[in-house]
Amino acid sequence: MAEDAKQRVECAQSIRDMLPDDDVIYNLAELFKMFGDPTRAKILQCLQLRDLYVGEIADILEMSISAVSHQLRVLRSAKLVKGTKEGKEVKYSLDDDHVTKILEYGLTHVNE
Amino acid sequence: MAEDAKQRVECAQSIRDMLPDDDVIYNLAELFKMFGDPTRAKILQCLQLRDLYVGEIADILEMSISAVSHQLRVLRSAKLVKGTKEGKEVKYSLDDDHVTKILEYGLTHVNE
DNA sequence: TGAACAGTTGAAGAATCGTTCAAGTAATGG
DNA sequence: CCATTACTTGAACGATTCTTCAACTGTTCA
Repeated sequence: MAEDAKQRVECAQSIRDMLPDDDVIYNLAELFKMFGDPTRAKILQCLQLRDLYVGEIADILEMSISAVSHQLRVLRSAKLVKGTKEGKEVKYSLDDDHVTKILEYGLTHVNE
Repeated sequence: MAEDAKQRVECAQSIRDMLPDDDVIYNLAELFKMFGDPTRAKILQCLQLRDLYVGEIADILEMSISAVSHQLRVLRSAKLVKGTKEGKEVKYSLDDDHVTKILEYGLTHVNE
């Protein structure tokens, strides 16, 4: 019946209105995507322990410097880490208070 | 010098030892990946408001039932939602207390 | 029984992702 | 200066992801 369809559409609309704006959800997804790759998750966990040079991170993760640098660029663009040039080395550090708490929360979940 | 290299390796090892096990990090990344797609993030937010049938979710998100069903399968396999058959419909609900809190935390971050 | 409805599933294609490799920049030290 | 070290960058690749489409399984009810 046409009435049913109309009501269904209205109901859907009212729930849609309660959701955050599309760009908020998009940003939210972008944020979580950063934690959604094992390499990036590891990099962030390393940086929780202490600030590190690119080469150090590569040593810890046993990955190429290039691969690490690419991921650091992604994390930088998400404003989760920042790099500071020190001579010919670049020291990376967390750029966001939330990182630790989000990771922590995820970890307690994973560990049941 | 060989000593330098040895010490660098040992230092990397000691930090690596402080990180969670690889499979924990892998699971952590898998969890965050679930929130890292806008469609899935929206589905989870809908289900925070109330339990919903597949068709209702499709109406709310203005997506095909098939696309929604595929994502529900992914969320189900991650144990974040569960589906209960009711006649010919299937009602989905959140299957995890952490979901709300993780999303909430991400949202407060995104909103500065 | 069989038509209509609700949802699942598999294959396919485009898009995105993560790593590697090779080439580049920038700072340091001989 | 030139070589070396530390890192960045761009192109290329294979792998994964998300949606669409078509075919399918159940369930209801006429």
